[in-house]
Amino acid sequence: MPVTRMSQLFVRTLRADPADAELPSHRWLVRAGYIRRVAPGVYSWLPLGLRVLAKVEAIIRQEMDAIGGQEVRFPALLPREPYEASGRWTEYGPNLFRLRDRRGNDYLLGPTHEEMFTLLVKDLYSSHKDLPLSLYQIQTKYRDEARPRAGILRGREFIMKDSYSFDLDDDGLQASYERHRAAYIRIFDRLGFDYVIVQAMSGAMGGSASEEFLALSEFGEDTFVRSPGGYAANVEAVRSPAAAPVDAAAVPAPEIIDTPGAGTIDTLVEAVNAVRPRLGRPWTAADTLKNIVVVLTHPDGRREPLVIGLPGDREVDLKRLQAAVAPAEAQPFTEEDFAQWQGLVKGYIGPVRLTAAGPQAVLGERGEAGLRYLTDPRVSPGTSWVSGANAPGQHIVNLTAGRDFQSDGSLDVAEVKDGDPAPDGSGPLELARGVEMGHIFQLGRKYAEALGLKVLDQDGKLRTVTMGSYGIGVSRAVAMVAEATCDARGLAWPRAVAPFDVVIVVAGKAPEQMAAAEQIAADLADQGVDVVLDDRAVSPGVKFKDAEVIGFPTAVIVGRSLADGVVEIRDRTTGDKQMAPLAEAAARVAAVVRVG
RNA sequence: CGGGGCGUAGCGCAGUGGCUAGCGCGCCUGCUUUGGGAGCAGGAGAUCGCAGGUUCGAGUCCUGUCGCCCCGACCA
Repeated sequence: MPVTRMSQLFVRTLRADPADAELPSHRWLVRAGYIRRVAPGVYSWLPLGLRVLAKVEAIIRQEMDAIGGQEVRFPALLPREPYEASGRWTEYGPNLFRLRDRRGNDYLLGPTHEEMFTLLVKDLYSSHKDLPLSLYQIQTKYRDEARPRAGILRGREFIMKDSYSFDLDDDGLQASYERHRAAYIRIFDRLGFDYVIVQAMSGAMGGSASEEFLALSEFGEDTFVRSPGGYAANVEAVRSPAAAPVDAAAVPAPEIIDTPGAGTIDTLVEAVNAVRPRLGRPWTAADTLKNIVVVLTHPDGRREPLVIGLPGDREVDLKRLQAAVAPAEAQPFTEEDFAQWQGLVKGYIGPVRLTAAGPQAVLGERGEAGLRYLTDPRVSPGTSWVSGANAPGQHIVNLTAGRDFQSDGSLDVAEVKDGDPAPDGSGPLELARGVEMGHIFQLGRKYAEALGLKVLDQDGKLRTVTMGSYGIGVSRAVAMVAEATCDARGLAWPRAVAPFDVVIVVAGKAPEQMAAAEQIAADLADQGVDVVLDDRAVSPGVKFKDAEVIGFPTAVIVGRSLADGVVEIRDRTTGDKQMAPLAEAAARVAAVVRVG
């Protein structure tokens, strides 16, 4: 292994923070000469950065190979047809980079490759004897994010490891999924992440079971919850428990009360406590049934108003709503929309209107407005509410779900609050943030069906293959390792992914210092250690600063102590310093590198 | 898409009230210096984002336009 000379290395460290960098990891990766921005969310990898990337990739490859994965590589430039067949040409919307060739044919830059893997296996395999199969690639992906940010943490071009499992039946898929899950645990452990595995929504990917590996970070874009008993889920995937039903017979008949000017939950609570005080305890926002209208835009362009009923002390969580209705998109109901739907009395919307004959449905597919009406799981049969009367200035009390009104189904999109009970009874939930490092899905047969991937089973019958899909953000992992380990002086790589193991700093200009440094570097290189020799003719301060900014795990300083026959060995992360006789220096460093 | 900010040398910035475009870092040359981002001297490097307009004169004022960053929305 050759010794890399700092005087030859293509790197320039910057003294000032780049103006456009916000996150520490982004600042240091740019300042230390690992990456350069080319366009928003598009970065070049310099020699130092590429070395880290290669080490992360190597760890991933080892673990994927260890579970029987076989590496392939697809092009990033892909034809439209497979994505048309799976529906994602449309579903991905503006996030897809689209382009045309000279003949006017549509192409795209691959955002993920389920279709291509499915078609490849379909091309070559046709028997159950060929399964199970796991294929993976480490490849550049493209997504035209509305807002890339934080350097390589969230780019429009990024590197991802994606793998896909192919099995004949559900048990096989489950086994493949578990193997990947175990491999991911080993990968993220080796990368040194503090992470949490959470239940997730499968979202636009389709499929059922899925889990995310979130690296804990205050800058995280994903909010998740966890309980003392071990429950952990992305907020989008949290299922709210149903409220305990009460005996409907014990609840008095619904009754209209006058609540002029009480068009909001706060004013309503005040009004109902004034008009109809309750025995025992006062009415609170949690006793009210708030009805929110949104407009769904379906992939085919169809617009559909939807009314969501939820307890008045909770807001609709837009992320949860978006995840629940995907691939449709949800927007707030506007004044123009209200003008169009005369049946909805803003501020007084409720599921029914009370008539002499009893409650008469307004919302719901059987109601007079004809709008779909979905309710929060807490609005379960037998629960009783204060809700709008669909008339200005009037509300209804004792309105009981199942007895006085019906919904068209359940929609669990209310905000999750700190301290809410975990759905599995494992205690109160705590909210925290993380960055999605990996995501594993049991896709099932969505893509195999759409693209016709079938094999003959033992009985000679065609069976649709079932698939799993597993991703790791490789370039994002580089950013997150940097983020988790950097300090006020610069990057501080864990040994597993550092661009070099050791830097040898020649602190003085005495020829014997350079000679000794050359010797140590050569000894280390012979033992397979990645070593940089800082042979530059600059002042020692510059070399010390650069070594810290770049983040070499170990530095050997050959300076004036050489006169006493010793050199200094420093650990970047712990700050430990020790002196070593020149003759033992290489052996000591090599031992540290191997242990680390 | 909504809100805020910014485009002047490779990087970070200044440019007051309109007249000859500046500073620091980095880079080049020479001499000195060498254990914590050295000193002195000399140098290279800028169509002031772009296009119009006002004016005797525009980096600076006006109009338009393009781009970038941050927050939110959005997003496996």
